Amino acid sequence: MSGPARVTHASTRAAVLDLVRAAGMISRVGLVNATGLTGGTISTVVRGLIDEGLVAETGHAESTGGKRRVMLQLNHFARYAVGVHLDDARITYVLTNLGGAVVARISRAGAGTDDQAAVVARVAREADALIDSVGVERDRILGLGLVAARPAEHHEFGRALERATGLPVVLDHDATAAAIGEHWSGGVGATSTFAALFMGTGIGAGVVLGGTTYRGPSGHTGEIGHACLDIDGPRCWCGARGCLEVLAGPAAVVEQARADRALTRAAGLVGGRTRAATPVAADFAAISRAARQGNTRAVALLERSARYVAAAARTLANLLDLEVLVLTGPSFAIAGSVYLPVLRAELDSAFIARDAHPISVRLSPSAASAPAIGAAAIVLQSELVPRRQGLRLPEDLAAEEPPVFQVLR
Amino acid sequence: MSGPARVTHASTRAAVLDLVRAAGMISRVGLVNATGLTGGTISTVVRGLIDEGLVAETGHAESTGGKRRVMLQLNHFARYAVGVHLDDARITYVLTNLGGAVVARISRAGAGTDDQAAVVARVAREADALIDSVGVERDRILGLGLVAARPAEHHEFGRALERATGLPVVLDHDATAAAIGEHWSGGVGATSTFAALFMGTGIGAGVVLGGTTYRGPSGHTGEIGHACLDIDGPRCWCGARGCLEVLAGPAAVVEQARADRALTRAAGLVGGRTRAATPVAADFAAISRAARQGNTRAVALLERSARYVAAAARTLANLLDLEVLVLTGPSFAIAGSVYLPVLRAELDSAFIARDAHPISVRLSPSAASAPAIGAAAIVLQSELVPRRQGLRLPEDLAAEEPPVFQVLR
DNA sequence: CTTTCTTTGTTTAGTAACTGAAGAATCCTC
DNA sequence: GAGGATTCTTCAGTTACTAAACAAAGAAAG
Repeated sequence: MSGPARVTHASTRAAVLDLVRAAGMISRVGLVNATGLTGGTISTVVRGLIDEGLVAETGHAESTGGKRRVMLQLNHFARYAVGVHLDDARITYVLTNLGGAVVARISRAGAGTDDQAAVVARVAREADALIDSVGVERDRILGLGLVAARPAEHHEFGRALERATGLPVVLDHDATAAAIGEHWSGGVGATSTFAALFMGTGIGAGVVLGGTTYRGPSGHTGEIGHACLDIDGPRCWCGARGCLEVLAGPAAVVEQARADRALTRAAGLVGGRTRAATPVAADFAAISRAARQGNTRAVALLERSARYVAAAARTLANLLDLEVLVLTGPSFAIAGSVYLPVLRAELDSAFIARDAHPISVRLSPSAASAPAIGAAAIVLQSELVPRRQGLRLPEDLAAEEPPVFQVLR
Repeated sequence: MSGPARVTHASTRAAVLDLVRAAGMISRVGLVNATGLTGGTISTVVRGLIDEGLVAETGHAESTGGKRRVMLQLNHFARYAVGVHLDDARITYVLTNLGGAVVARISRAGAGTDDQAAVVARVAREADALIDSVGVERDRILGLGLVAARPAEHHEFGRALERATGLPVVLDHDATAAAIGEHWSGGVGATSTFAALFMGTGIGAGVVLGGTTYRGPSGHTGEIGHACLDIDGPRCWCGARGCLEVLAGPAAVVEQARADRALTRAAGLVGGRTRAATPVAADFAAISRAARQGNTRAVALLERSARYVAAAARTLANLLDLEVLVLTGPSFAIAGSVYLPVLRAELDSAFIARDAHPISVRLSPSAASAPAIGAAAIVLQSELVPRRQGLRLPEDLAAEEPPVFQVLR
């Protein structure tokens, strides 16, 4: 029963494919070393992947004294995935290849209509347009990932979209998607523990622990927007006091800015006066612009927000022993340069595990479209890595069991 | 390649054994339902466990219309484990059976000597005394678990103890151990997501996600003592401001109490005047005693602390989507009745996922010895559940790979 | 009491996914 | 071009499962 070590990954094929993706280029021997499997196994698995067209032999390494290693690479254009990010303000679409690289991207203003059928039709139409724009055959598209702040509310939407597009649809949280996107596109290591701090209109965090995304029992993981930073602070809609979101979220920053006459005029804030669909996002962008142009009041406002975000980030890092923290999402895409140094300073000076390992804080290179890219990455994962079917939850085993019993004679 | 669903647990044998333990009593059919394995597999696995003496048939269930189910139970007294908790103030020893139930327990004042060899000899002697007190055969003891606040510092100590006792020794963090102890002794479900909030002299948290303990890349998980609750608060030794520990930890409570003349006299605080080995623990106990006896100043002090702890607990619960929060450790053993209602109120009113699932907050029934019990539970786990050997970390695969290559012709 | 049905548990043959070891292919060095 | 080094493939054997037939034990109906 104690046979040789088995790979505990979902499946060997998926593990190998994932290693090829993560490494960029690797030989069979490299895979043997990385997986602990034998050469024979790698040989057959790789042949299967090559037969499917997912992997290709792309060259030779230099000899290390014997036969040269044949290098393998992901066949990036063998499959594609669509990622859609439904935000209050915007709908972002990306088409990525197997490697998670963006092949096409469009972004449209958020849905004005509340009519779900109309929105489904629109999203399906725009996704089709995206696919057609690069002329990819339909059967090479693995599916469509749809992410939003509250994915649970979009279950029916997803089903309708599945029918409308003919593609399998997977739903997820936007912050989680952003984290997966960062993970997939290779900025962080394959087995690393990190969080993607996501700032859109609200603040959330996607969490990846040891290479595995953690979603929690009800998918409500990473609600860092409701981390407490002042037990006597202002009340939040969640019922508590002093939540990060209320103290320092984009909405709070915009509110504070609007209270400042001079800043309102200088930055040209629109909210409150016009009836724009998303005053907060627009005004936050305006404040960031003003800050970049040297408006000291705007800078002070953002730096105050950054101090709170940094404190919450430190709390998160200390709780989860993080190795990497990536700032991503629309608001960091705009104002990340203000936030980044403040967070770095906080974590460099006060991360509890800093003697054991450093924590790297960085800005996502594609913060604005990270959730959409992540949505596509989730499709790649869910289609290529067969979902791991663990033990069924024994919820209440006692209930399944007849309770009366007698002792055996 | 896409064969039927495999159990992703470390091993099937361990999964089945764990289910038998968690369920208390279960039939083979119950195991089939819980694991998703077929009857045939369960049949052979269970036979193996019975042959090893780990599991026994203990009776029959009532018929559900056919043959009655034969009920299985863990053979609790087949194996034992020793758990040792090294605290600043005390050393606690427990001997538990397979089910994690405490068979014997002793507690001694903390080590006065700094001479490591002497402490090793003493711990080995006291552990031996514990084992002898119940007359368990040596070969039925799986090992010794040693837990402390900073386990990394005890590596050599552990090795020496291994030689001195002849038992395999495993080291771990005390808060993590407390969480595993709660998990193993069955208070929380087998696949639940929970944290054990541990308060000794400091404050920490052990984290179990979906039934798996999470330790983090460097074992520094759950440092909730350094959660920020006031960005302009007092400075902490960790480099930050407004850490929970500084604002509301036992040391902070004691310090505040000592500043209060009346309370110092009423509670009979010893610290500062005598040269007791652990003034904080003793004085915290004295304050708790005063609070129980109705001293309003003591109550106010503890309730103020509880408000901070509650805010940090809410942050933790929101970040990890917790289902259960257990209060444990020496300080909660003494003052848990003051803290519990405050934490309950906070999480009932302001836990973000409360509409999706409730969060249960409770006091550990054995808060004082929870770390030691957990230490023993870690031994049970590590010996019975073969450590899962996952993919080797590809650290830097590129380094293993010769970098030069040519495109295949 | 006998027959029939239901449910539980065991046995057996077959299969997927590995390992280990032998062998083939390729490259370097002398 | 012989010999060693290294990479990759092939193949028989092992393990941990499944599926399906079977056996055993009780319930319900006559």
